[in-house]
Amino acid sequence: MLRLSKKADYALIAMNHLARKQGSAAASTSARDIAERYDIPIELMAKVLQRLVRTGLLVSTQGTRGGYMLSRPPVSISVADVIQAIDGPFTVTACSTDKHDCEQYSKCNVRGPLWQIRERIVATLGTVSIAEMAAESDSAPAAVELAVVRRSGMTANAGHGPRQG
Amino acid sequence: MLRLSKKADYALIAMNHLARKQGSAAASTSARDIAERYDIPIELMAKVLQRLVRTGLLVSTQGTRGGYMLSRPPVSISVADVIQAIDGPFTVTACSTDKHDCEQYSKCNVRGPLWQIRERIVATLGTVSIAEMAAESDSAPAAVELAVVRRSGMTANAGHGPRQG
DNA sequence: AAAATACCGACTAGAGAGGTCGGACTTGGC
DNA sequence: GCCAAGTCCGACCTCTCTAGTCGGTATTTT
Repeated sequence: MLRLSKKADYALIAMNHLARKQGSAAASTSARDIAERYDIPIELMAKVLQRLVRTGLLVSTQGTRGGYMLSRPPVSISVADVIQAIDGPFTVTACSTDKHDCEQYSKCNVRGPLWQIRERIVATLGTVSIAEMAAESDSAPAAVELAVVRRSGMTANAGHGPRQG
Repeated sequence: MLRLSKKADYALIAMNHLARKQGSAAASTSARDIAERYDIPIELMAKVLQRLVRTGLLVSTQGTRGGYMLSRPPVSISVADVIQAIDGPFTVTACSTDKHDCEQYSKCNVRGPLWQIRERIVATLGTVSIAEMAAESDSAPAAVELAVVRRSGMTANAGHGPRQG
């Protein structure tokens, strides 16, 4: 269903939060602060933040009054960066990452087209920066939903609920 | 990791296969034929095809020498149609489908922006038809991969392997 | 030294995906 | 009319992966 993991969600929330704090006096925020503000388990939030440090998106300060802050200006960090830091590289199909992950490699007839689609999705996520996210969520949090709902028409009748899961 | 399920993969493979058969003398193909050609478990392939029938993308003929064929011309069936028929509606985040799936609904600061991203992805998948897929996979199966590999650079250094899983 | 924080790995529970089985219904041939 | 082949359908099992937890260590401030 093309869903991203909850850890990636948390990562985006944290990055968004830190992006807004950026530039203020106390730019460094502790894992506990963020976790409590958004009702996220502290340990899990910490784990996510640590991974973001390891991938270079955040820098951390240890010890009392330590915390996390962005390593780069938010305009230079894309949504794709954050998601891939947590969930690993995008793999639309099983054979997206490596060459021979699936048995059907030689017989598969959709590999090429799906690669193109994957690239378009990556490009989409790559063009949205954390700064844009922070700005959008700050200014117009509710208007966005209403704007996109009326675009949800599909080509065929797949919209009334395949009823699975 | 934003991956689509294997059933959706199989569905695309089958649709692609049927799209090429379209117009030939024996347009109807049995589940076993497709399954054996692509090394997919027969029962699973049948299950996927049946679901495609239920959602109206395929029509089936019962009995001996029965099988499946497209219900519409392949140009009018999008990749999004096929995926949603199998995996249900796209849900980039937990709160993509309904309003209050997640606890953090009121506090979430990334909901609006993620909705926009979701819509872009859906639009991307909606613009690619099965006919295009069939044409691409037929003409240039290998050239596509090489073209996209050199675009895989990230903004930060997240490319050397977050090493998770 | 004590408190607060980041850091790290291992572990568990639950959900969901992938895959399998058995049976009912339909069609074609004898 | 009967049997074989094939589709159709729902229930079931199994295994992976995700979300979340726990314990311990290192580092800095007070």
